Amino acid sequence: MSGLREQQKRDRRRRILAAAKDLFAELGHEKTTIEAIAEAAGVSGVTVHNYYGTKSGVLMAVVADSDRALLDRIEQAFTGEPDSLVELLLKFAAIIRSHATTNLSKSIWRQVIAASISDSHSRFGKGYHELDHQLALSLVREIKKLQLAGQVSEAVSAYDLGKALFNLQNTRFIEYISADNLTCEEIDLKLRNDIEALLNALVR
Amino acid sequence: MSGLREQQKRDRRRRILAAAKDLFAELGHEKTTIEAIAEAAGVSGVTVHNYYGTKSGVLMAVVADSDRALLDRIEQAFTGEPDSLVELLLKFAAIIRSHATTNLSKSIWRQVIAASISDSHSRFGKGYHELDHQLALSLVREIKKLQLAGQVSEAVSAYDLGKALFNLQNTRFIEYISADNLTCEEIDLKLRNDIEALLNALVR
DNA sequence: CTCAAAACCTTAATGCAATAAAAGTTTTTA
DNA sequence: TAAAAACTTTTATTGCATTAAGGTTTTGAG
Repeated sequence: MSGLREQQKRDRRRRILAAAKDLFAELGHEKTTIEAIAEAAGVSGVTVHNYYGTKSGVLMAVVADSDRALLDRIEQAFTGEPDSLVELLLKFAAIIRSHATTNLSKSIWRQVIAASISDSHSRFGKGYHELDHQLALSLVREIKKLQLAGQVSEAVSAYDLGKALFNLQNTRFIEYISADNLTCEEIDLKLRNDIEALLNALVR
Repeated sequence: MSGLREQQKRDRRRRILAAAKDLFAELGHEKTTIEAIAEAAGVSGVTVHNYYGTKSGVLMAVVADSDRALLDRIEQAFTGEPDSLVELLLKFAAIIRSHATTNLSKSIWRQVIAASISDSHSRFGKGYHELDHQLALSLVREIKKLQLAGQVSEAVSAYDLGKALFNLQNTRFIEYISADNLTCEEIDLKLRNDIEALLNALVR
C-alpha cells in the first residue's frame, strides 16, 4: 500500500538525475541551472533542492549513480592473474580515469571533488566517500592475491597498503582533472614514480 | 612618482585581508558576506570582487598570507639532526596541522581545499598549489639529508619520494579537516600505517 | 466508501554572490 | 594646469540557496 508515493518519488529522482546528467554534459556545471534541471525533469526547482540540497548535491548523486557501474568494471578487470604491485595500481588508475572521463569532463570533475570535500558531511558527500572506500577495498582484495602469490610481503597489512596506494592514485587523479592539458601518460609516469620511490626507499 | 596609487592598492588589499581573516574566524565562511568584508575594510563590495574574484578567492588569499609564515616555521623545525623517514613525515604533518588549525577552523579549511580544486586555474588557486609545492620541496631537502645519513636508499629520487610522501600527508590532512571529530592522534596513526605499509611492501 | 490527516510538492519571497555598465574621483603626466 | 589614465563606486541584473505559506495527493481509520 505504501508503494505509490514511494514509486513517484523514485520516478522523480530518476528523472531529475537523467535530466541533470544530460544538462551537465551539455552545458557544464556553471551554466546549468537548477531550474533548468527541474523543468527538464518536470518538477519544481524547490523539489530538486529538497531532494539533493544543492546543485553540487545533484552532481554528486549523478556521479554516485555512474560509479556503481565502475565498481563492477573494476571487479571484472581483476578476475585474472595478478600483476606486479606497480602494474596493478597503474591498471587500476587507468580504469578509473577512463571511466571518469568518458562520463564527465574534467571541469565537472573538479566540481565533484570540490563538493565532496566542502560538503563532506552532507548525505551525498558521505555517499561519495563511501564509494571511494569501496574502490579502495577492491584494491585491497587484489593485494591479498599478490601476497598469496609471494609478490608482496605477508608482514604488511593489505588493508593499510591498499588504502595508501588508493590515496596516492586519488591524489594523482585529482591532479589529472585539475589541469586541462595533462595527459594520461604524464600522470601514469608520476604515479609510477610515486610508487617506486616509496617501495624502494629503504636501504636493503 | 608611481607610488601613491600602488601604495593605496596595497593598503586596500591589506585592509581587506585583515578584515576577511577576522570575519571568517568569527562567523565562518558561509555567514560572512563580501559586503561585510568590504565595509570593515572601508571599500565597496565590487572592489573586493575586483581584487579577489570570488569569496573563495579572498579566503585563499588569506591562507596564502599565513602560509608564508608556515614555510619559515618548517625550515626552522628541520635545522637539527635528521630523524628516520617515518618520524620525519609525522613531524612534518604535525607542524602543518598545528599551523592550519591555529589559524582557521576545520570547516573553513574544507572551503579552502575545495576552492583550490574547483578554481585550480584561477590566480589564487595557482598560488595555493605553488605553496603546496614549496612545502613538498622542503620535505625533499630533508630526504636528501637522510640519504646522506644512509637512512634512505641513494637509488631513489629524493624529489619523487618527497612528492609522494607529501601527497600521502596531504590526503590525510584533508581527511583530518573533513571530519570534525577526528583527532591528530588518529590521523597520525593512519599516516604511519600508510608509510610503513608502503616502505615494507616488497619481500626482501 | 469516505473523510480527515499526513506527506509532499509548488508558489512566492528574500538574501547574497557574481558580473556588467555607467558614472564619478583621484592620481599621472604632458 | 588641464587632459588623460587608472581606479573605485554606484547601479542594475541574474542565478542559486533557503524559508514560509499554500495547495494537492496518498494514506489509513472509521
